[in-house]
Amino acid sequence: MGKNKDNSRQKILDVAVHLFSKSGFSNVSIREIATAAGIKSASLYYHFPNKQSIYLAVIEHSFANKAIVFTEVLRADKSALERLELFIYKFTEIMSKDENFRRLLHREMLDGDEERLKYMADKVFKEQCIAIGQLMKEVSPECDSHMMTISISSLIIHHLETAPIRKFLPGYKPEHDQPDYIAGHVYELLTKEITKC
Amino acid sequence: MGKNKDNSRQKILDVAVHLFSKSGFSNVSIREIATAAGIKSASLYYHFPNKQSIYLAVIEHSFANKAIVFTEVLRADKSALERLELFIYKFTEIMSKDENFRRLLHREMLDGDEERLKYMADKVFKEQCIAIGQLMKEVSPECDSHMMTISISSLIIHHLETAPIRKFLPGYKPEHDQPDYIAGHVYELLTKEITKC
DNA sequence: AATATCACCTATCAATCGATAGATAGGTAA
DNA sequence: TTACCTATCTATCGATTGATAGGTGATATT
Repeated sequence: MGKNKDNSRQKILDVAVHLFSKSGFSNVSIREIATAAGIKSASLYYHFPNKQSIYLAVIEHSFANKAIVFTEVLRADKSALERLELFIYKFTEIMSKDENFRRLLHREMLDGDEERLKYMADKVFKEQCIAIGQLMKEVSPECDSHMMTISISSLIIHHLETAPIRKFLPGYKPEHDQPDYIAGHVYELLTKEITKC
Repeated sequence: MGKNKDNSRQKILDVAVHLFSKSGFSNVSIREIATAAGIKSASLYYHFPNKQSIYLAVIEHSFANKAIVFTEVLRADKSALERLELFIYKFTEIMSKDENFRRLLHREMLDGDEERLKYMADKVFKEQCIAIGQLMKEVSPECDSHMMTISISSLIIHHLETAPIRKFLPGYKPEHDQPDYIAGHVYELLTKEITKC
C-alpha cells in the first residue's frame, strides 16, 4: 500500500497551507513544517524534492476547485441582476471563509513570477472572469467588462483583507466584517444611484 | 558637521525602500542593503541598531507626508461631486506613481502586527478617511461612509496592484493600466446608474 | 601639536537555513 | 528464509544570516 505516503503528503500540505499563508514562503522553515506535520525535517524530502515544490503544491492544492464553484450561480435561471446579486453574496461568503486562500493569493500578487501568475490567470480565474464579464454585459451593455469584473472582486476581497486595519479607522462597526453586510454594500454600490440613495 | 551621517542614512533608506518593497523584509539581507548603499554591512550598524529598525524607518519614511496630500483637494471650493471626481483622479495618479508605497502597504497588511497597523491607521489614513467620509456623506447622505471610503480606495489600489495578473485575464487592453482610465472607470462606477449606462 | 570624534573598515561569531548521506524498523513479495 | 521496498530516522554538510569586536584613517576641537 502506498496509502501512508498519501496520508503523510496530505498532512504536510495541510500544515504547510496554513504556515505559508500566515508567514509567507521564506518565513517558514522546513523544520517548522516537519514539526507541525509530526515528522523530522529530513523526511519531508521523501515526499517532496525541495522546499519550493512544497510551496507550489500548496498553491496548486489551495487554488484548485476554486474555479468551478461559481459557474452554477452565474448560470442560474434568473434575471441578470438577480444572478449578479447571487454571485456577490456567494463569492463574499466563500472568500470570507477561506482566509488561507485569500492570503496566498495576496502573497502571489506581490511575489509571484510571471509564470505562476499566468498559471493562476488561466486555471483559476479565466473561466470565472469570462462568466462575470458576460453577466456584466447583460446588466450594463456599454460597460468595460474587464474593468467591471476586476472591480467587483476587488471590492469584496479588499473589504475582507483590510479587516485588520479597518478596526482602527473612523466609523468602524463590528458588522462591517460580516460577509452579508459586505456583500450588501457591494451590491448597492454597483446598482444604486449614488447621488440619490 | 554630522552631515555625512545624515547623507549616508538617507542613502541607506533610499535603497532599502526599494529592496523591502520589491522583496519583503526577510528576503532582503543586511549585506544586500549595504552593497546597494555602497558601504560594508557592519557599517549599517553605525546608523541603525538592527535590521528591524531599518525596516521601521523605511515604513515611517515612506508613509510620511502621504497624509496631507489630499486634504487640499477635498477642501477645494467646488461641489461635492466635483471634489469626489478630483480626489479620485488625484489619488489614482499619486498611487500609480509610488509603487514602493503601494507594495509596502500591501506587505504591511499581510504581515504587520497590531501596533504597526494602528500606527498607520492613525498617522497615515485617519485624517483622509474622515475627509472622504464627510465628502461621501455630502454626496450621498444615507450611505455608510466607512464602507464607502474603503471601497473607493480599494477600487483604485486594487486596479493598480492587480496589473501583473490582469495582463493574462480576458478583455485586457493596455489602456486599462493608465491612471486616468482607472480613475474614470471608478468615478463612473460610483456615479452612473449601472442598469442604464 | 595633541586629542577626540566620526564614519567607516576587516574579521569573525553563533544561529539557522535548505539539503544530503546513510542507517533502521516494519511490511511485502519471491 | 531471503530479498526488496517503504517511510521514517540520526547526523551532518556548506552556505547564509544578523550581529559584534576591535581597528583605522580622516576630520574637527582644544
